[in-house]
Amino acid sequence: MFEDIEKKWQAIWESKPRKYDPNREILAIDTPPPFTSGTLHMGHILSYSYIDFIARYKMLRGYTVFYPQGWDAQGFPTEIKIENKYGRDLPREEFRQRCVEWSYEMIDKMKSQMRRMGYMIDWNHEYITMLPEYHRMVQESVIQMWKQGDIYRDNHPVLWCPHCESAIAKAELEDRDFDAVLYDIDFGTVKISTTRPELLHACVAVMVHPEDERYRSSVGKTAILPIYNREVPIIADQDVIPEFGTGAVMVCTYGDYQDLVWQKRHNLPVIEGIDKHGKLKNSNYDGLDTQSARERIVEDLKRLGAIVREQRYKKIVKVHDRCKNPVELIYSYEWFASLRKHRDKLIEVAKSIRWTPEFGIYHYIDWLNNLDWDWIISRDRVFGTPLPFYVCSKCNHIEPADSLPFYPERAEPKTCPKCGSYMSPESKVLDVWIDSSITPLVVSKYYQDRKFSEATFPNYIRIQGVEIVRTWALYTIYRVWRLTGKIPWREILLNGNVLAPDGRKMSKSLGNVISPDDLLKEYPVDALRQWAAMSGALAKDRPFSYEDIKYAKAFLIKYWNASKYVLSKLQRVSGNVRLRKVDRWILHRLSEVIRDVTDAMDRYEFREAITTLHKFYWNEFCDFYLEYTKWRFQENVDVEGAVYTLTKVQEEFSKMFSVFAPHLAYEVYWMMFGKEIDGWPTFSFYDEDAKREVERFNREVSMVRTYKISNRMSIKTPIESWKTNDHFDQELSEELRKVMNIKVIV
RNA sequence: GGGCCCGUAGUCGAGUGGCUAAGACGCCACCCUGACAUGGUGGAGAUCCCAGGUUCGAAUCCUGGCGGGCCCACCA
Repeated sequence: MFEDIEKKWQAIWESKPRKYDPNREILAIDTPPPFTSGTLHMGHILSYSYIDFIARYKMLRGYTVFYPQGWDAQGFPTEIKIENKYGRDLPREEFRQRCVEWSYEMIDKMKSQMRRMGYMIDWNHEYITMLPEYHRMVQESVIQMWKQGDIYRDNHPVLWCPHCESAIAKAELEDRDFDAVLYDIDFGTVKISTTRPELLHACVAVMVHPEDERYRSSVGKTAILPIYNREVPIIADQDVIPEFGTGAVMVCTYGDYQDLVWQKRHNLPVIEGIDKHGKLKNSNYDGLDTQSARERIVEDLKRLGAIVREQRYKKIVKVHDRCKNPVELIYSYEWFASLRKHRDKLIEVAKSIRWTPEFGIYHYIDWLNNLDWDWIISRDRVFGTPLPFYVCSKCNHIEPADSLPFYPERAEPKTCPKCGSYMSPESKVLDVWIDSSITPLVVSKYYQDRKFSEATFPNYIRIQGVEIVRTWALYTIYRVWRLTGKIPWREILLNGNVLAPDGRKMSKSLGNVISPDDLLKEYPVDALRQWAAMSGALAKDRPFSYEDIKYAKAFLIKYWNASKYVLSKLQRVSGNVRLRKVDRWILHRLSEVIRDVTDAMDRYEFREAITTLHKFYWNEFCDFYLEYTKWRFQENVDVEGAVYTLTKVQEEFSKMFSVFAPHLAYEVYWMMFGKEIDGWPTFSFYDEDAKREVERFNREVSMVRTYKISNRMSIKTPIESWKTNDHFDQELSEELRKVMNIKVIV
């Protein structure tokens, strides 16, 4: 039953033409383009359901909503898939083509999942980051930022995998335990501890803790490197741990991240110690890899008597997640976007956006305040947007590409206007966050359609995970603000992650992954969507709950059955409508629910909204009101009032419920009124007296029910008399007798 | 070490100054009642993490402690 209804309405929604009048306000939603992995996980379902709730709510409120969907196709995982399938030796263009084909397959799979969820996405406005048109927009934006001085090329330490010969990102690091040896080496005035003696030639200073009594007198003096006999300064720094080793440490460029911090902080010189192949340079051991060099230098140091102590030491080493080889920090030419110089302004800009929940902005501010260096935007990869620049091989002069999209393989050679040398097209590609950080401009057709972008930009809202505030949200705000001088969206809404039912992260190795496809075998789409709403708290991780989705399914069945009851009474409306007190009560409650749900939706409190709807419909409308109408139909008393009230509740409830459970709500509405849901409720009817009286009345009904249960009677079993301590007027006394099958009230 | 979030029945959780601290799952009892047994009705079950403080009044606000989670940094 559910499946037929789902298919029917999905087809109707998709075939509906969407019209956007650029002369009116259009609410544009900046939806996350998922990475094209081929499957949506529960986190996607949560996030995209939130988006759909907002879109449907705003549509029903009468707004024009622009709700497109994009795909973040480019990136490392796809390259690995293709490498595994075709090897590493394909020509660049062919390799990229294979990646494109593979991504299209994945998009098809994910798209059908999204359609199955009933999302009201406008598929006529899809964007994919790997397409030439998208490349063109990205490259245009990058050239503009370069012209503004926001993008520069610089020699800078980067994380480098000597095995793969590529710069890599922090996110690609993995920790691995290594058995190392900690050597204490005599530097004349001080003894230092190190696990990497082979970097001795790249040593530029020795660090000690400022409060370390042992070295207080040495600070400001120099130490002498054995073998090389070079002097380096001894400097005091808070970051040194006096308890570790000798309490003195050599700074090399670069042994690890801490070296980089110290080198920057104390303005130390740089001696490049390792080349791109992982071999030593500028040393007495040039050409050896780090392992062999270490063995050789330890021998040499021992011969000199410079090693005063060695001890076994378990060390955590950062390795490349793909090849498991240790990474190095090396100097390399890379491209950067200058985030840091705009730090204060970026915080100010972010404050003019409405963050839900509010604390989300602290993730942003905190990160921005702790940035050590600018955003490295270049990568040595293939499946990415090429950097649209030429670099002079002699004087490093930069020229932007003349025509976009720009692909280095097909680029015409250039001559440097400065020195006349050959200019080679840059072969690096851009970080994928460069692609995805202009989505508000892409959505608004900023580079294609001025009129449309004026109506849609800044976008109404961005919805995204809290864990990528530091990347996607920050980069988007930064780029869009630098490109247009405006905020990308007026609001940003953050969602959390879905954990496994046991409260841990879902992971394949733990075997606790729950997939939407599996759930949909057992639960209707509208149940899964309600789960998303019930999952509640924004920007907070929450375990997946079978209880919630079971309840959601049970609720759908309840709604369906109650609707059948209402439907069976629908034809009988005629004559004047006289409302009894119970009618006035439920209409009053309906009005309160409309008010409360509207308010909750405006605050994006979906859990509050769906819970209010559930409780009202099941615990008030079904459990009490529906029962109150049965005798009236049997005895033909005030039937018109009952029909009017049942219909009104059903109508307004279905409109609100359609945000969360659109398939069934549209079906029920269609069966009752022969048309589609076309607006948010505006109904309002308040009767405080009826509310107070009937709530007393409900309590009395519960007491009669309790009495019958405790006497092993069925609810419908008649009883002779009932003694009440409360007082009810004639109408409610009659109601009590009829509803509970009592002969006399005393 | 820095930042953020959180601690309420067996479990999950609503509630951010004031009625008897929601609701769901689970548990117990009864009821096939005519929309629904994928149901109905009722019941048991809470030192609201601990200690102070503010207040006429604290689960709620403040301080400290204990415990958990997430992100970031991290020992050469």
